[in-house]
Amino acid sequence: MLCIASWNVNSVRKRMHQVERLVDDTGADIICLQETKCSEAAFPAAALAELGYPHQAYAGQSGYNGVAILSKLPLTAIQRHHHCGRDDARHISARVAFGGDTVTIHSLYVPAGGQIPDMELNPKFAHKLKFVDAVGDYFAASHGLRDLAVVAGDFNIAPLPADVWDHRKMSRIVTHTPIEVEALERMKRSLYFIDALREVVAADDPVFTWWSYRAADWQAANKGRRLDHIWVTPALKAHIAAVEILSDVRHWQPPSDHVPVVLKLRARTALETPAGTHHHF
DNA sequence: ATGGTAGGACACCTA
Repeated sequence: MLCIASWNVNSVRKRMHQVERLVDDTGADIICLQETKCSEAAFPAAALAELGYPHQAYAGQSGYNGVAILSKLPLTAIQRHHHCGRDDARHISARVAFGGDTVTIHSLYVPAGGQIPDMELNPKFAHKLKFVDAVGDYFAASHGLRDLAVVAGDFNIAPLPADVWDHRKMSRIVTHTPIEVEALERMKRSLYFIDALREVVAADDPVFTWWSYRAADWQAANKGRRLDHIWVTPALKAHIAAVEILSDVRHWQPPSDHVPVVLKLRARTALETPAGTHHHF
């Protein structure tokens, strides 16, 4: 079994105790982080290695953004990706061994997009939509349709009506507007990705991964959104063993406003060969 | 229609 957790920590340095608790609770083989909010020099690499993750890929900038992949298993082909001509630390990938093959893990942090859902009035919103299209183009160009790949992260878009607390109200709010949902759908079609959580939770069952800091009582109000996702390529669909949103983590003090999503992939057996590979005896 | 909170770096931006 390969266990992959993804979490927008909102500052990795502020959240080290909670990362340790996540490790204790899940024993994840791989942890994808977003919004680490520190430069590479300030990244707590030694402390995370001490927690059992000596293999690390991370990109950061002081104060904003920042993504990482922490692994118990060796990482190869570490790549930092830039989109839309910016050097924001929003996308990093690495490969890890998986049942005689390798799976590419992507940790992705999509721009939030500001407050106003209008491309003309709000450059942040325009950038968000361009970024999502650029990531889709990148996936289509860099992977084959039979590749094993996992894309985990804060996509900052809640695509389904049941991914927000009120579909009608939220349709005019950035993260759930039709134009963002369409952009995310295009990104998803780039490699015919599978939304892992919705493989195990019905499409009309409300589930959230984010609750605003600004609510007096986030749990009582429960005005959440599902902004964090783990997608897998079709070749991995049959290997999904479990997918879980760790909602309790929102109580861990001091909390991130996001909670982790965890995917367990059943190991490929020796009998399985990559689809399309023909053996001649 | 507005303001509510958090994190980081440096007076104000990001989410």
